[in-house]
Amino acid sequence: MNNGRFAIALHILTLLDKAKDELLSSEYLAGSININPAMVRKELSSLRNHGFVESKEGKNGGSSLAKSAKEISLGEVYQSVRQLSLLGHQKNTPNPKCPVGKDINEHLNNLYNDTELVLIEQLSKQSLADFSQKFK
Amino acid sequence: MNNGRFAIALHILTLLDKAKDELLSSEYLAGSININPAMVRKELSSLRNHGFVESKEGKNGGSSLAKSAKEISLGEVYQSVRQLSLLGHQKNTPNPKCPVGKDINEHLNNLYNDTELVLIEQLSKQSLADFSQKFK
DNA sequence: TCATTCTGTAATTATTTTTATTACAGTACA
DNA sequence: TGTACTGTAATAAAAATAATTACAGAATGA
Repeated sequence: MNNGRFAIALHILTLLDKAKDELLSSEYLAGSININPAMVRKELSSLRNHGFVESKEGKNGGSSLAKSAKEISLGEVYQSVRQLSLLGHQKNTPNPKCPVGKDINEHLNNLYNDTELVLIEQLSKQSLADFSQKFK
Repeated sequence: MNNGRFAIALHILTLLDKAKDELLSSEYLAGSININPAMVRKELSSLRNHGFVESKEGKNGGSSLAKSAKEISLGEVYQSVRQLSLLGHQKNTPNPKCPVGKDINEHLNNLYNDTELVLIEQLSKQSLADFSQKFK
């Protein structure tokens, strides 16, 4: 996983699942995660775009799951937060005159893609419901 | 993969494999990768500690593989560069008063560990020899 | 209707992590 | 003993992440 966003996203989703259909405010979510409400809203925006969450604006507003926790796999959550590819990625510009340097990015990309597929497959074995259920 | 070090490590190892038993200098390696020789030496130091590489100091010195490329799996290379765990990791300090916040780090760690095991398994299907052989 | 309590988003700043650079002592060779 | 390397540490620069601030807009209900 690239980044801390996965943890935040999963934390949010778990809280929403636990809250059933009650709407939770970004302030409340931020309090459990211990980060800034604006960060929560940013992540919620992404989760909304991916169809996991829906939010209601205005007074008494907040967010809730847009579908059953059983229908959200951790692989999908991973994919919603992933940027670039798994391994950090090609900011390298190897020497094109070197037979290895010339082609290494292509081969690395293939390797990363194959590996990431397996990772997603593994994460997808678990649904949000499975994860959430671990919390009493 | 956490970071760009994997790409650098694999690039170095591939070059060393291609060079057979010839010693390659950090300057030469840096030229193919297009990074600073000091960075190469730092990575070589780690690769040496993991038993993949051996280096000779002094004039006409340089590095070579310490064992056959067939005996080095990409999973091992990954493990040599990995720091912390796969997913970025627990700098979060969630609210201990929240039932979710209280336990989420533990559950995330379990998830990350399981996932990383599968990732390493996948990478280990390929040896350095397999990877190196892709380059003409 | 309008004060209140939310969200949505952008802009900015701060912090952390990563990468690059510089420097130089130590080693081996010829 | 000069030259060409490695090893390593210290420092600086750059990039990526995360935090903060700010404020317009939406929904509620007194």
